[in-house]
Amino acid sequence: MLFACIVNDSKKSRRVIMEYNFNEIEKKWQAKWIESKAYSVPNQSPRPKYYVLDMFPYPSGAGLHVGHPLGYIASDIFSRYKRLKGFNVLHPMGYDAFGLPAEQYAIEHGVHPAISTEQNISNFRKQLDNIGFCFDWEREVRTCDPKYYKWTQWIFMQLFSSFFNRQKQKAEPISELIASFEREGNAAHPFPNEKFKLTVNGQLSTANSFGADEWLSFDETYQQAILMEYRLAYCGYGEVNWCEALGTVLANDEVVNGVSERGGHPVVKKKLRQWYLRITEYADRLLKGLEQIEFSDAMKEMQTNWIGKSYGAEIDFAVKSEKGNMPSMRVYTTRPDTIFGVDFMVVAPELAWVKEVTSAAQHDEVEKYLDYVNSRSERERQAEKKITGCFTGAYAINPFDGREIPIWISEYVLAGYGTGAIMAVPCGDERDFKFARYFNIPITNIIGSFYNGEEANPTKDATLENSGFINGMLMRDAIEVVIARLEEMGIGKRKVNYKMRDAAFSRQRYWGEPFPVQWQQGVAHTLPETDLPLLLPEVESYSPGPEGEGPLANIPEWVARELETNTMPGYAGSSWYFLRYMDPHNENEFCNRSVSDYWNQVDLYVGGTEHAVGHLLYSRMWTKALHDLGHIGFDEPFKKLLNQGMIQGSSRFVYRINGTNTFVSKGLLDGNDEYNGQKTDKIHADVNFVDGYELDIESFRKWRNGEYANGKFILEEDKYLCGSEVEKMSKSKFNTVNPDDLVNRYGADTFRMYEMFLGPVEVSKPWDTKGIEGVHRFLKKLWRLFYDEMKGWMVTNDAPTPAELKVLHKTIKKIEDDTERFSFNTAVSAFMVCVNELSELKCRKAAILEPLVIMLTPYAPHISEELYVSLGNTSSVLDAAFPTFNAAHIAESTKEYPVSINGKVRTTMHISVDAGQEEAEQLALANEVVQRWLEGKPVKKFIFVKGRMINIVA
RNA sequence: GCCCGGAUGGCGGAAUUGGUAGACGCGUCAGACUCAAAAUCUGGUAUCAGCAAUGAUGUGCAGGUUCGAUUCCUGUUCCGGGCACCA
Repeated sequence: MLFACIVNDSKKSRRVIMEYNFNEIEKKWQAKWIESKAYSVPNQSPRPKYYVLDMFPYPSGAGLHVGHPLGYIASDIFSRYKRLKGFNVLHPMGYDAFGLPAEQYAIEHGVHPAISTEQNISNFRKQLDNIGFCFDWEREVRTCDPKYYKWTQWIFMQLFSSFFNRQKQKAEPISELIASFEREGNAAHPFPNEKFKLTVNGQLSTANSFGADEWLSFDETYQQAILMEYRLAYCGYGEVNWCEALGTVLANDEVVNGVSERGGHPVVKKKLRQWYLRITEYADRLLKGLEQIEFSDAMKEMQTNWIGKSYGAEIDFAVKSEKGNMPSMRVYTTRPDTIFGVDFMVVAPELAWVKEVTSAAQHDEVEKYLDYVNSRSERERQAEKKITGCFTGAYAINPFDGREIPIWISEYVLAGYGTGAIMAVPCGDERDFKFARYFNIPITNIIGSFYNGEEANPTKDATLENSGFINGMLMRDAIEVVIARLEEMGIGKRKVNYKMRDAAFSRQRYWGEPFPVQWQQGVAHTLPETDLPLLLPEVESYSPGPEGEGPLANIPEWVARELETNTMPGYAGSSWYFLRYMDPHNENEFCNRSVSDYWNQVDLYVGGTEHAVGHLLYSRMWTKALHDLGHIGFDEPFKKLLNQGMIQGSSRFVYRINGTNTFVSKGLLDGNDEYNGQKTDKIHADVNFVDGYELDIESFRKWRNGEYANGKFILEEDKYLCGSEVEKMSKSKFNTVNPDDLVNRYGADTFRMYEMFLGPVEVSKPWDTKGIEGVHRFLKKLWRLFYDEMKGWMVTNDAPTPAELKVLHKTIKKIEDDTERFSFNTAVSAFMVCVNELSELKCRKAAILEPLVIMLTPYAPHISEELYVSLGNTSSVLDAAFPTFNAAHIAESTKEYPVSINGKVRTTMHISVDAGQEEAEQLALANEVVQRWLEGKPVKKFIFVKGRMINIVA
């Protein structure tokens, strides 16, 4: 084999090529890749499939900073690696393009969201292309594209037209439910919401079951209202998180600490007509599914906590009120074993029956308390957790010992969870304990010495005392006994509860998918499929419509057609996009079944942890529903999830003396950032003109239209040194580093490898540009290994020596292992070691270099292509096979000896020795130590490394 | 408050199953090349003592298990993340 000489005649370009001209190389190969459609992926292949997916970005106006590509680079490396391993790899990219920022921008600047989104996307694309990703761009999806959201609307219609069959634990067409109602009423399928009561003759009844005859007697409108109670996507009135500033409702996961996740605006509870997804029906399957998928433990725990499954019982207590006969009150508890320790009851203030049981004497106080609760915002409730409450004057009766238990109301009990009422056991529950202490309610001790009178003890291991028929029993055993007795008495039953609520699915905004829903006399009907997509209409203004409705309510034609004026939330499009990538141009189906059967689950999903309880739960639910309805063949979307850490910004500060234009170097300030007793302002300086900590004063003067042009600088050692802090990377903090600049300066390959070299992908860390030189030097060194400045390309066809083979095969093994376990930083190190060793050996043999170049391809694809061609290959390195390592070259011979320690034989010792030249030495050493053991001579210390003994100390 | 995760040189980090702690890179020091600088190359670089060979100490802190612990166990401090009245 010979190497192709691409050295040009002109001296200039000869120099350029000699010096690893990454700019030229990268442009050249990127153009070739496009021309040859190198990354186009077929939907059929004799090769096994592998699906690598990135969480697609929201195309914001700010563009990419160095934090964004971290996950993309990791997934790109893994995709290329899998390709080289012989897989047909699907690695697509697209845009999550519906959302609030584009709409806010439209409100402020009057630019149509479609236009600003389009601009942002083309900017993103340019930035992504610079880095040399192997995305199959023919499969690009955009959630705001009508060709895409046609199918988001279609899936919505599937959810609308199905219900969750609890007996079979799966979604089924609503027609099955109707057939069942016509046959036997709702006996087999009770209302998902247990609190739902039928309305008979215009009166709310106490019944929540109906027979076939009744069903048939209901008019169409009422039948539809009942069906709505079952649909997987349904419309109803409910308390929602309303954000006035954003003019829309938010899902629970979009509210953080009582304010909106986006923008931090206040959020209040409001009763509104809303669309929901009945995700609660999937709670159990979402929980069970976690067992078969590879998410990090932290991620699984977050989802588990969010679902919040708990096992317990509902117990009915008779109520004694001065008003006479009262229906019993129902509480939910996970600890029925503590029933003899109940000293008071607490009811959520919102419950209507509170007023009914309140005694005359307590009436005013209760009213006062209810007013107080109403005046407290969600945020206040969360911020200051005061102990508050009020006695109602009524009592509940303990069914086992007849004790009268005072009924209180307090805001610490939530109306929305369980029955909205609890039995309080102060000796066992911290909140109940504090409440009892605060209001001087006597505390019954049922756990003997486990309770110290100072704090509650939630143990299950105590032996019960003062507990009637369960006296002397272990608490954890008593749980079942009590439930059995309650069921026997017909006043209680086993009950599982979930913290998770149904997901709010509508937004009063413009820039989202319109619902394919038309209202007729208050009944929602989906549009015929042939009318899809229901296009988002043009509007004149993006401001909200009347009565908390969205901008679509301002369009007369829209309203006249009685079309739904809400739009879908951001997570609608992202809940299924991984399916569309498989079959992105299909105009007849959301995704052809045989295609989705081929690609199946996403094998590796890469993205941040911030979507733990939002996107990742929703897309899991959609997948399960689509699977139940027979549209796809798997019910978990993502087999393995890799969470990349955040890259933080390392901000730089300059210090200006108050009221002056004088800047003082950081080292001259005291601990309070004061200079000779004068206070200073701490001002962000753009990190791009700070070298380490040293400010480039000239650039700083020119910054911000010369705002600081006349600044004076008090220097230390002729330098102005900045202060620093790690903060979130953001434009406003002037700590963003643009990948484009780095790619221009060092090349995409250096940039890619450096991002990986920073540390484990999963870990968050501040960005530091300094180290990039080291990786760049490595690539230059690699280049020089092939290219001698004086003699040109220097690759021979000589046979490699054992030492060279050992370097190669050691590296293959290491890179393969590291890549498989996503340890990209150590893999990059291994490349560096390999090239150092080969340089030392002056190894320029094609037999060694060629596999090295192929191995390098996932990490640095451009230089790999260039070198591969220079090695005389006509095909692309992208089509090569990842080298396999030859164990023989790095194998060791092993001998087995019995080893005794302290006089007794403890184990057999595998003593391995290098196949290399030190063999005799190693063996001698091994023999010596074993001999000593056998002779009983003391050896102070012997040292093994991976089963190989390397030293003894006599 | 509860639940996870982490703590290793001046810095980022490595040590995959309990086996020479500090790979690799940055920074830094010295040297080579150069009139000089840059670039490049070579060597040193955990700490303390010593000219050196070498010795002692060393993975947040205190203990434990083990022939041997960054790794396992118990306690503790600090940092990061998640959840937060879910009965």
